[in-house]
Amino acid sequence: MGRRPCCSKEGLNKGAWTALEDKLLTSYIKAHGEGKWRNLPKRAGLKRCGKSCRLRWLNYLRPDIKRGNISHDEEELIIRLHNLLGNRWSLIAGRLPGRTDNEIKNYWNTTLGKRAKAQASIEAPPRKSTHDVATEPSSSPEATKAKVEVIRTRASRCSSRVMVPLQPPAPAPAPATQDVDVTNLTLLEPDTGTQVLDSLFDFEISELLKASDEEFEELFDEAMFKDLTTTPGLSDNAATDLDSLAFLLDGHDWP
DNA sequence: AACAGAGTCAACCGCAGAACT
DNA sequence: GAGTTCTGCGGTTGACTCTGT
Repeated sequence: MGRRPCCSKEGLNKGAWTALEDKLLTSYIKAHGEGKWRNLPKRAGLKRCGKSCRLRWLNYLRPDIKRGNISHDEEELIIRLHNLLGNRWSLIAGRLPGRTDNEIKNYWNTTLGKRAKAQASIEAPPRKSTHDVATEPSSSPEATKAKVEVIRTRASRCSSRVMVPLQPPAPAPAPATQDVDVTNLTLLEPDTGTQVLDSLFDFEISELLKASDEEFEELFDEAMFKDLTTTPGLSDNAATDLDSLAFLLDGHDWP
């Protein structure tokens, strides 16, 4: 079916935003609210793509944006959430008030990612966990590369739908990487997936930070359990077998 | 002072799901 | 149901700044 570009690129400004453009965008959004990004530039008198306006607003102009260095607590939380969620920056950002997904992504790529890599090269691999895949250090560079590739995801929304196995996985010696039989999956209705992941956000940041790694994972599981068991329409076994959800946190088998 | 290389981060790009017609 | 548009996502780029020589 083909796609048209989000807007005509001719005659549009690109690159860094000027103070005047910022002012125009801010005052327009204050007067008319967010949304309708496609038409916004024309109405606001901006020679910008709607997408560009949206990004500028969300990442820079929003009044609730927190400027300045990432604190130690925030850093800690980013690391932990990244361990659990992988490169799902918008979800991670959702737990850090005033921080944007772009900011967190940049911070990870420039600071934390390198640090994790450096640490991985000097440390022996820690205990195995189904949640460690994203940042698990590895002894060989090849293995490290393979792991890193695993967590790379294409841009797709994971908040609208979540796939849950109808049958619990074989109780057997569960390998860290188990194949998911696509024929054995059920789709949760929209919102359910959002609720599952967002349930973690019921906890206070301080509570999450105080927790040990194990406790943190337990809180995460608890949140998922609470959500699954209170969400109508879910099969019992999906709700009671939390291990069956582990693959959601592993880049390997993300459907 | 001048240059090179590394680091940072705002902005862009393409993709894909949701919403609309 | 099919086609189209809107919106939001993660990956990547490139301009700018910082630091070391």
